[in-house]
Amino acid sequence: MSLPPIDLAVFHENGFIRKQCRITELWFWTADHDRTTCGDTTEDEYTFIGAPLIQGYPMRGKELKDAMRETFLTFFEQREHTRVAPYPVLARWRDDIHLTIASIADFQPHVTSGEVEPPANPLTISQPCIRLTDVDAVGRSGRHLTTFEMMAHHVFNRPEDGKMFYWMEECVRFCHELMTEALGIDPLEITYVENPWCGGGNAGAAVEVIVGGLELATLVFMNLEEHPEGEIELKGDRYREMPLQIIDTGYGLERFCWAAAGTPTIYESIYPESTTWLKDLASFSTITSQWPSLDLDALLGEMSRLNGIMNIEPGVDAEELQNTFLRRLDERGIKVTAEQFSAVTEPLAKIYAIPDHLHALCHMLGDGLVPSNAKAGYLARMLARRTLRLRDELNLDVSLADLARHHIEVNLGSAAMKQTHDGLLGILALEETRYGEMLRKGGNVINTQLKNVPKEATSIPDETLFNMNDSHGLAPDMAVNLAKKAGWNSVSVRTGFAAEMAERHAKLAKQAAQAVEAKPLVDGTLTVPSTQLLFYDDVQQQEFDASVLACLPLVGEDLPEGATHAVVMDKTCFYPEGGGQEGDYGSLSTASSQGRVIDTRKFGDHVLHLTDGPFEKGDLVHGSIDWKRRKQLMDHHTAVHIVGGAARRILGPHIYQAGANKSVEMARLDITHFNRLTREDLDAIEALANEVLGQVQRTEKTELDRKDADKKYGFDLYQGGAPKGSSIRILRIADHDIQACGGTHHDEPGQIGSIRIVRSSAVQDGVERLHIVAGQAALTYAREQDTLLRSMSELYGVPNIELPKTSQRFYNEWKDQRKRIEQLEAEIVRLRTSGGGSDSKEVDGVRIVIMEAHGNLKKMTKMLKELTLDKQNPTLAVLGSKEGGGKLMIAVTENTVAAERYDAVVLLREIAPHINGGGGGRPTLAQGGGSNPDGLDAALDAARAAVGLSN
RNA sequence: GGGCGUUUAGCUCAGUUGGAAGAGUGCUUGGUUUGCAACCAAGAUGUCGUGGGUUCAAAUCCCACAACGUCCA
Repeated sequence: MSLPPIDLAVFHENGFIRKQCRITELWFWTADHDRTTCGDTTEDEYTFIGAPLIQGYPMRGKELKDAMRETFLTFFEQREHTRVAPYPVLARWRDDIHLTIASIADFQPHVTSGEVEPPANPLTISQPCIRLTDVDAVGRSGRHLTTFEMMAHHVFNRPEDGKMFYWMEECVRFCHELMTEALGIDPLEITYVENPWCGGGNAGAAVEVIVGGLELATLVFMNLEEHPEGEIELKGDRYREMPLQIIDTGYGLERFCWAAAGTPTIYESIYPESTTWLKDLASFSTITSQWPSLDLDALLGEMSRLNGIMNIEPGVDAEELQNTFLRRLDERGIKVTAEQFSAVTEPLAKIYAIPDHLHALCHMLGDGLVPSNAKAGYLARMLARRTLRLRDELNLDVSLADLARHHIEVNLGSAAMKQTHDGLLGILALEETRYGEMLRKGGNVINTQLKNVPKEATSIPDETLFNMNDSHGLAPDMAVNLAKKAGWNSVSVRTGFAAEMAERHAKLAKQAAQAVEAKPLVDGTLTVPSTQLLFYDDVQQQEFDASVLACLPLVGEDLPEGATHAVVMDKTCFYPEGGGQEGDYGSLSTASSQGRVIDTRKFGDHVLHLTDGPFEKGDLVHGSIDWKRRKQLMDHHTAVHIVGGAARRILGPHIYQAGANKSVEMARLDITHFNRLTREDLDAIEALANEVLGQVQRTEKTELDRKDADKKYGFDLYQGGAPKGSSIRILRIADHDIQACGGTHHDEPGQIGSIRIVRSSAVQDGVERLHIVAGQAALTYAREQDTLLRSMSELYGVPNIELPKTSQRFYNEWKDQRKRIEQLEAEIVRLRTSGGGSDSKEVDGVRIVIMEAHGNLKKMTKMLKELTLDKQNPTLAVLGSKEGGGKLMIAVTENTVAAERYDAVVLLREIAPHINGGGGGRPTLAQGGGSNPDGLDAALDAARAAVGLSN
């Protein structure tokens, strides 16, 4: 069974009839009875360009967006919806996506799964969203944006509980009223297209609202979930109804603005000041003034109309696309040459893309994101770099920070941001510096990579281009530009290369997507009641009595040494590993037996005590935790929170926890920051953290409903990761740090004693790892450092304070002496071989030196250099050493009679067997070694014999 | 989270099947000319990122770690 037709009274009342589109074959409702297409097809052109369909909005830009948004939200407020403030664009409450891609994303997964109540019901919202999938099309298509606001009205119905607010009929009626009454759109321009929606395991009927050829809104009625035995089939999958029935709508704010403005592209509607400013900076008027007869607005308008119906896929060949455009523009009476077309549209596309990219960038950084080369931070860097490239291609003489400053002034106004303006601009300045550095290095990269490519080549090998893009950040067209500057004058990017590269990246991504699921510790599922957690009531409790509900043999792979069984009890004060805090150790005992608890883990709602032996179901046990260990873990865990708060206060609002680990020896806290931390930074954080220890008497622990927690504290609560349940534990250390955290914490921070930040290291760009010791571990650390220093100072025989100076002196002396030794060794060789001593004989004009030396091959090399460098004195030198199993080196003076007569390699091969060895080299220099140093004399004798010398 | 790249003189970088550590620039000194400069000659500067391994022999091959960079999800 598929979905039934959507047949609503609101359609009939307004004179709409149901028809099937002759192109897409989708069913749609229209008031225009002659209409044969659904409105969103290759034949439905935009009708609003130059002829706005929404009246009464003469303003542009931010003012227009503000007015349109207000109209929408007020409309729904007046119809019993509660206005909800927008969520951040960084989806910190989710672990599956980085960015908020739709208004419904605000409520996934906790609200849409039914676990948590929505903040209001029904509600209306205008949610800033960022989608980077179409980033290539932004500016070029006339309508694509990476950042937009999705206006919405959402309803979460629960018919089984008698909570049914409204469904299709009312929803479509609201929409129709908004369109026709509030915004004055002619009903003849509206089509409602039936097009079922599915994604992420859910599905439902959906209506696309097309106005003037542009999809303005989508109304989704999400009431199905994927299930193998479901009755309803959609696009190959089976679905069944679910208890929660959600209305998910999305109205594109910017598209409404466009329909109200009727500008040639969407960008002039929403970023008019920016496009004007950038056109001016890019001297765009000097381009157009070349052809005074060219009607720019007509051209752009036609292009937009064409863009709307020509589905431009990413990676489509630019030249082919241009030809299609020219042909179709010609059909419409717009005469433009290929040269004019690209001269006008190429810079314009860049000018349009810049404010869009800046908007996304300011939103992301404003939410506290730190640019990086990984994770969400990479998205910000990518946008920053794209913007910089666009700027450079347009030859704009303006910094990225200035672009952003202008954008904030004009398009964001006084909108609240988590990051400070100075912080944001500072980060962008840093990004620009890094981009410049990358470009500067690009020149060298080109020369290295193209070493084997002839200068007259017309293309660069694919592999090289891929490599330069992936490893060095040089996009193909940048690489080609640099290559041209470096002397490869005729290279160009081959047609279709960009598409191939995208395909290749997609393939790699697919391979990487295969996630590895951890194996469970025990087989099957536990049906016994969930474990009562005593440690939340009293973190100081060390002992308890409980009864064993189950005892299972351990089967997983990642098990601690000696653990054999998992014991489940009705209650426990053992803390299971979680939130970066390691599990508790300790013991369990009954009247007759005792077992060690080697680790504690979480398994659903149960706590597994990993023991070194079995217990019987029904046993009454006495549990006792290793308190010293627990106390240390608590010291570290609470310290991590305090240090995190201190770092935020010292470094700025962008500091966010990116991960943490607390063991007995030390704790690690990963924080997001745009620079490497100096020791001064660490000292300041450490000082503040210790100050907090003294100032805050008690920590405050509360348990709040998720909905209330979000409202009260915002999303910075979820530093430790997105929580699963509806009830949230909150640890509050005065106003210093407030976080959702399930770990065990001190009631009095003072119990920690002291906190030391040992050092910082880089986890990845944009994430710094702080190594922290607290409490007893801090003392242990101090003692270890002290011991280390003492042993050093005893070794040198100087006080601690002198150590750096002394080791510097030793290092310098070592270097000096090494150099001196080399000089002396050379001197020895000179002395031994000069003046025709017994080590040196002459045979037919060639000096023959055969002697035993000392030292390794490197030292003998120096000697040989002395001996054979002088062309005036042709020499054959054979040196042998007994070091390391015996070494032999032979050299002859190059380009002399000696080299003609003797081959070092041949001679070496002849004599090397005496020391059981081998070797090789060049005819003028050979070296080898063996394993029989005692044969050295025999080897040297053999050499003498070979050249005709004998004793 | 995954992939890739880089690390050699103060700086920018070469370094071929493993076999004598290099260039350009900068630095020092001398010469020529002296308005900066330019030119000529000589010279100094190296833990070849760190730690292991293979080998007679490692900047070079293998492994681990670190730092830096980059692409993608």
